[in-house]
Amino acid sequence: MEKNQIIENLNTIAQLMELDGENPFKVRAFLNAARVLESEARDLSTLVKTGELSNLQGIGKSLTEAITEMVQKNKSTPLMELQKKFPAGLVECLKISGLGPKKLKILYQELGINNVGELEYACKENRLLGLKGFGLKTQENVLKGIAALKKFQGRFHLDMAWATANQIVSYLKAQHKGLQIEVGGSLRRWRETIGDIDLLIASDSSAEKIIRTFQKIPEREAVLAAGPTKASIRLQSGIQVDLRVVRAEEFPYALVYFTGNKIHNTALRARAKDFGYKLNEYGLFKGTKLIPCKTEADVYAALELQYIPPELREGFDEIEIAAEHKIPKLIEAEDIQGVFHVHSDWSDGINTLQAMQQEAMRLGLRYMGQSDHSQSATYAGGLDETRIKSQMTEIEGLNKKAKNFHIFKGIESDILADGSLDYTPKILKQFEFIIASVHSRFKMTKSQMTERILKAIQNPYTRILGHMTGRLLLAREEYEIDTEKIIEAAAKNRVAIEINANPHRLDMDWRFLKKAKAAGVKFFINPDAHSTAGLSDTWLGVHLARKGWLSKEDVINTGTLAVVAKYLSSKESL
DNA sequence: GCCGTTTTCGGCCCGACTGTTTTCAGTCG
Repeated sequence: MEKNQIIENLNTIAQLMELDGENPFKVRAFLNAARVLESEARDLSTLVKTGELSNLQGIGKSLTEAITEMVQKNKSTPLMELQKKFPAGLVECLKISGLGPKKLKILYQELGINNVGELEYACKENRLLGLKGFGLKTQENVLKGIAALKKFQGRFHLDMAWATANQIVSYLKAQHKGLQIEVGGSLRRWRETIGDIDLLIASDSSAEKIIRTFQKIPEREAVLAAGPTKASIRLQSGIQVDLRVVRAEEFPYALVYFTGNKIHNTALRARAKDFGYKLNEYGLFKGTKLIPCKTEADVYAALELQYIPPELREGFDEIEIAAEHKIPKLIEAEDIQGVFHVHSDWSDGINTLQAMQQEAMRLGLRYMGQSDHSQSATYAGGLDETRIKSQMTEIEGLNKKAKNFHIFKGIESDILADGSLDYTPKILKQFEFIIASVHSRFKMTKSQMTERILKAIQNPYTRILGHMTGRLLLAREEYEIDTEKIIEAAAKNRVAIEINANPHRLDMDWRFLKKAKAAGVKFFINPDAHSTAGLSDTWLGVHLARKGWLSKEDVINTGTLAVVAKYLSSKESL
């Protein structure tokens, strides 16, 4: 069984256990194990064989057994046992907002509800009303939840979520002068997709007023909840926005509380407890005495921790490393000096080369690596030999005219099914850099796809591996690859790995960056721009790089023009 | 189910809001 399937099974087991009324801590153990596997780059079957699986934090005897069975026997006894107890469609019902395992179990047992469709029908027949703990409101909310589930798959791209959040922040600030407001949650952690937007506001006296304003935002579709300090709305776009108001002195603690993921926060509270403190959104307390903190950094410092940037608060090992004060200085937006992976109207971009150049200069960049599609990408207007020559001539002309800006001549070459690049060596040689990417034949087996990419990495002309997993967020699954082998090969062959900053890709996955860095891999943060506007996606990529613990030194396009030129030419002699 | 310098049992984070309740359970974050 492949890793993705195993992770999915662990999550399903956890959900079914909840329905079954299992010990919540046992449920958490399964969810935690799924998360651990998600961020483990090493090959699972190897981990099973060597017995290293049980060394992973959070994976003990039972989970080792369960995972081993899935790896070796391609089945899961605990999952099958649970599936006997509940119909398959019931798990889907747990996605309905406002409906949890307890209520759902009652619906299953009392009304024989098997799936979302039957539940919707039962609501419309008013059959929920007679049940203990259910009333008219609950029934209406379930119906609304079903409608929302159908309409919106419930996740949103990072760029859209930030644009929406900024819009709401501006609106609230316009209505309430001098408002202290911050975005929290997964958005502040720059997760690649977002479920909802969390906003945190400091106010000592106008909480209710602010919440009233919030409920009246023009884009709202529905007010889901509203109390004196907390409210939720859903916008017409389908995205949910949660607002929380705290007193000014509580703000730093609340910001910590509403930024870290569950695991990070749990660990932080546990650490507070070790120090004899209690930590919640209102403060850090010793008994009833507040430990005064003005900033988030003060809160971490009070727990003898180095400040942990929001991007890192995912509940991996950041707290242990912060305790040793060994969190590196992360890359920042202004470190970027130029961008690679840029398309123009020579292939499937919408703007001219010159327009792309002008926009890059306007953004304060010093260089740009032009890489239109290669000839196999006929759907994208890939370049044949003649057009390559013409484009190079145009680039040389632009370079002559522009002061302090340089365009590198490159190509995004398709990695063909057999792993070869898309041109003869004679042509490949003419480029200053080559990004090798997979754009077709996604459904190969894991070993075939891995071999294909390994061969491309070993090609002496490849300098950058483009969008490594091929995923399109919320649209297309990644293809199966052996991440560890590819990382090793990239390090060995001095091929940089791209952090594709296009909000639909954000690929390679940030979870593996730290591992790749440790293996000696270097990176490019590339916009994969198909328009002048797309160039600005680069800065999304910077946050993803930060999530992967990368520093300026790890990213090639933080270097000066001279440094990058040298980097690109240094492999020519191979 | 996991974990352990309070170690093999007994913890495992904590509070707001809703809707159903007559004092609280369920859900969510």
